[in-house]
Amino acid sequence: MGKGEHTRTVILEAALAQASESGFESLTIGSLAERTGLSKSGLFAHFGSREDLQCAAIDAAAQLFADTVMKPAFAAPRGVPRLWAMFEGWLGWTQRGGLAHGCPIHAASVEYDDRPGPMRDRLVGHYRALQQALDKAVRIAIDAGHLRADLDIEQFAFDMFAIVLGYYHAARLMDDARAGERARAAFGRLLADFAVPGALP
Amino acid sequence: MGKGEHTRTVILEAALAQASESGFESLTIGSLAERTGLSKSGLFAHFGSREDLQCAAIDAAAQLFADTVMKPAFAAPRGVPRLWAMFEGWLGWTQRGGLAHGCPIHAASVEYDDRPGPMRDRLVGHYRALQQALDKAVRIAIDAGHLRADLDIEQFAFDMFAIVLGYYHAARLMDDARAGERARAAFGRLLADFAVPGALP
DNA sequence: TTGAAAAAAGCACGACCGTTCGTATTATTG
DNA sequence: CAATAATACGAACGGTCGTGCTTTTTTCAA
Repeated sequence: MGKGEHTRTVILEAALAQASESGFESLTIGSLAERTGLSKSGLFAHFGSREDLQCAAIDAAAQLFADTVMKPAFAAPRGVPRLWAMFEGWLGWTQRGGLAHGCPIHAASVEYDDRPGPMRDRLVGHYRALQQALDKAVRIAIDAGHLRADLDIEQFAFDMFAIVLGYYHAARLMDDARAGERARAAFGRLLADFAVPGALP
Repeated sequence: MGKGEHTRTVILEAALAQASESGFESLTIGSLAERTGLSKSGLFAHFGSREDLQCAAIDAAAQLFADTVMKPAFAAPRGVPRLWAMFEGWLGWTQRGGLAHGCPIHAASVEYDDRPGPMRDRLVGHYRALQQALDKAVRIAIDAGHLRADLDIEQFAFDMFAIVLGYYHAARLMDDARAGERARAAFGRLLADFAVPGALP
């Protein structure tokens, strides 16, 4: 890895840490330069513009999520255990991924949900990819006989995703120590409602 | 209403419109001055600081939510119908409240979930008030015999809130036309799981 | 070791930020 | 109408923003 490439990685790591704290709109050239010890112009030279930096940062966040949550989950046994692995990995994945604060992708999804542009487009793309991976895991759980064949996969994904969002809200803004417990109960109810009776212990 | 009070209301209306679009961190003195036709200094004089303006705006948002969603819902028949009224009123309440875009309170809850200060404190307070109103409505539904007496009220509130968050995500970022349908299905499943059999048609 | 290429720094720019101050305009009251 | 208070304005302040340019330093290969 050349020096420039290494520096770029360092910058993106700092950008992820900051986005985890305060979102992507807080990613300014000046603050990032200070964080990394670079000069403004030196840092700026690695990206054509601030927007390019933000885009690179959100791509890095999506990659980190995939590596931290999805990849390990697909190593779990197929079916419902894998869905649980995904869910558990999802809750508080930022800690495991080395980010001290919130989920930067979630922050971005609120910041850009009404602001057309490359950031929004990228974000939607990453979510669609996540959706597909989730769909796949659910389909496998159906094929494995764990979940009912008449399950509406999109509805299941909606419900599961909603629980994670509820967890973020409760755990972070409301400082609810029982957020994880609540989220697991909700996901358990979701699975129970669509489980094939007797298929799992 | 004196002139100053009227102007202050106009400013806060503009602030809410802007926060609905781009969050509370986008509330700058300059942009708001342009939006209202006031000068920067003229606008600034109505609030001691930008932070005070933001706080006043989020209080106004909470008030608008209460007037638009909670108050009408408490006019609905007690029990599950009232819970449905709350839920329906909640989805897309910003339109009914005169805000063209997203829920400003939701935007704020992501912007300030990791930033201590008066904004976060106020936000948490408003959510606690909402939580209490919701708890009350659920308790009434239990007393009315619509929902099971062993229902965990906090868990119910978590689940219901999560569904709304899932709706926001699907409807706004993902432009999912079926978001409302999905949310209603999820809430219907929540109610069905805790309904007293035969208590409702 | 030297020389080309890459990387980082230095500096300057116009724009906008929140805020302050003094002044002018407008409302309200006696 | 006059006096006074409320309201709004214009200009300016020190800072930070993103972004160009030029120069210096570092890296890496011949």
